[in-house]
Amino acid sequence: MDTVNLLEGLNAQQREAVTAPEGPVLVLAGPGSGKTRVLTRRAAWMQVELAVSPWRMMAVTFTNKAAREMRQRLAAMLGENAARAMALGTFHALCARILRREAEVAGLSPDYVIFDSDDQLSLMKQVVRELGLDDKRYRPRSLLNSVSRAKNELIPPTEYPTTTYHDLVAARAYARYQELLRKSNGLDFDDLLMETAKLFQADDLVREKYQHRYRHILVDEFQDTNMAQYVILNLLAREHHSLYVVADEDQSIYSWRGADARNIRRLRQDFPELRTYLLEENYRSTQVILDAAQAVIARNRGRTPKRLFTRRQGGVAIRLREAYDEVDEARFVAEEIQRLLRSYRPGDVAVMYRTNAQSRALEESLVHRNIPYRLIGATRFYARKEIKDLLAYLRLVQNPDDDVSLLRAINVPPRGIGARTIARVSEAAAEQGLSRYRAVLWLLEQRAVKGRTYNALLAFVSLVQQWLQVYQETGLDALLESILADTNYRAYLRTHTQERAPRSDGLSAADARWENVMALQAVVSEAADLPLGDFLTEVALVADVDELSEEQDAVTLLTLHSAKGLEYPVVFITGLEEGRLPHSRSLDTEQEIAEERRLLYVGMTRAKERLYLTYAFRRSWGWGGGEPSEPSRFLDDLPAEVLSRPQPQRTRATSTWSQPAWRPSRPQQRVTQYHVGDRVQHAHYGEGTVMECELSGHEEVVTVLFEHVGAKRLLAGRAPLTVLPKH
DNA sequence: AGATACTGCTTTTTT
DNA sequence: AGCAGTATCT
Repeated sequence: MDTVNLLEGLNAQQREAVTAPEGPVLVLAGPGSGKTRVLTRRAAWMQVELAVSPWRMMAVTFTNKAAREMRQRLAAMLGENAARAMALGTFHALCARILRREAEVAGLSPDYVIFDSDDQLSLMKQVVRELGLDDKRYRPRSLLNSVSRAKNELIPPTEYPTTTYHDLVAARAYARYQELLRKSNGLDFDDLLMETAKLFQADDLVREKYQHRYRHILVDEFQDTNMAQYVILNLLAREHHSLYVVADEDQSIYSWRGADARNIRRLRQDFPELRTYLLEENYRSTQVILDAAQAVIARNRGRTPKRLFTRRQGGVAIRLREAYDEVDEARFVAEEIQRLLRSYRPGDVAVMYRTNAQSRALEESLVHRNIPYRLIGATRFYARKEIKDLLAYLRLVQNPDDDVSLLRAINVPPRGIGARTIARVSEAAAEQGLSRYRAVLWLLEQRAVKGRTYNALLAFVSLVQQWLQVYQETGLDALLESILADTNYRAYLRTHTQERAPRSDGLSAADARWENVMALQAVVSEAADLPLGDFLTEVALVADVDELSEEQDAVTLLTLHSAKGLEYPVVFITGLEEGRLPHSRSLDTEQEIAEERRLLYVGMTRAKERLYLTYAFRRSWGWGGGEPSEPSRFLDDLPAEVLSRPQPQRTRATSTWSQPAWRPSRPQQRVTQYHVGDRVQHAHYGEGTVMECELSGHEEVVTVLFEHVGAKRLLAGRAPLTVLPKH
């Protein structure tokens, strides 16, 4: 393998970036500019040209999928061995490995288990109960958010800023949460980063060891690193300054997870000799798509404008489509896909949305037309109840001190250990300072429980001990089989799964769950030679079985967040409504709205050839029925030229760029049931006054100012409204 | 004491 | 749609 090959097919900017002199390097790149490709080539180039040993390199990717792809490319260029020798993976995976190896120095047990977000939530609920907090005022979820933010900033409970009473409570919850987590011998996702950062900060020897081991570091999607990750990078790279980082500020969409685009500035400060390279040529999208995306992102303030360009002049105009509701929207998408399938493969098409809940209508519509699809994320495989149940057993075998898993597994399937008994176990655990599993053993030894309860607890404990033996003697594969057999899990699924509406695939809900179990078993047999701990770590960090199943030729449904780093010839972005995108939870600050805008930008720039944008006039929000919605403000920024929607004749003189390309559909005047000024009574909102009536399609929309809840837009035909007589 | 049936409440995004 | 809390059944 020689240099010519490594630089083959790269443009001048890319070549320059790949062949940058050793030292700190920042590559600022636009979407579709081949930044991951540059990163991969750089790794190869360093090995070939600078004679860097692959053992001395670490490459951090944003997803497992990206890591897998990078490894494949490296294997093709340098051979299997070199590709395998490099440390390559997500931050979390790399940190998990380091912590397992350095557990003792880090003050952890090497048997630790990783707590996923479900486990975190159970634990925090426990904390809220224990501290006697009102779970309405102190929502476990929002407490977890605070904890996560603190951990990402490397702030321990004792240093948690307590300016308000609420913060004080959060600090106490954080402290207790952390205490319980460590007692369970668990680490949550944020701990993986925090503990690694702390380890490198505290222990010079370990830090030097890894500085030497990972002498050259490469990082993809650097704009989405958080403080903890930055500290880790900084500590590792500060000795040799061989840090190669690829970023695009405009694609920073994870600030809610602690990601801080200011890390780019920090990098400049901490490594003054940093060299910066730009990648401005877009190889992915047509001019039309790029123009539209640029118009949307240009509205964000304080960004460094980029000069992105593409040689793919022109292109198919973007379709903007208003649908009546989400069902109509899904129908449009499916019908359009059906038409496109004459010239595209199903795998060429992706449908994106802001929230996972939006996938349902789309799925139904695709199933109805027999269009194959695969769903990314949504109900994550490892988050399904049946899978979590079984993983809880596995985790208990690995680490009996895992209280969350114990609470989950102890009475599933029901084996006569009810709330009362569990309360006694918890009590004993607290009194004796034991984990719950050990408290059960203690209760049994002391004969503190009798009769049926004693037998039930004894039976449970013997099961776990038996399984431990099975695992030690025969391994992972047999362990899962024993668990399934001994718990009679299939029978449990049959009796405890309630059938809902008939499914399109004809399976009963119980059968579908059993299929998931079989899928888990397949995963286990593939990993049968892994130690249980490694298997559980992998499972916790991979998180989606779709990642494991091989790519099939199917339409992809995914959130805008998970679309990052991907590309498709045809992209649909659905649900472009106020409250959806931008999401109603992200309307408070300009920064939040800016991030929502970047999210749309990321979605749009995934498209190579065709882009569809859709919004619904009305969308049901969970189960609350349909409420009218307004088209997203971001649509206002689309220049008329890029849209295919029939436009009113424009005169040459008017600048179409600054004008909204599109106007909300104004209903023509017809008869309305309600009138401005009417006093009305609503079943839930109480009394109010009608402020506005409009007809749209066949529906009448009234805006009512309610005395207690403020203004609401309602569908007159569906809302429980009555007109009150005028006084 | 445990299991089950019913009712009301809440949903962003992910390693 | 799923979960916690409550009421009722075994």
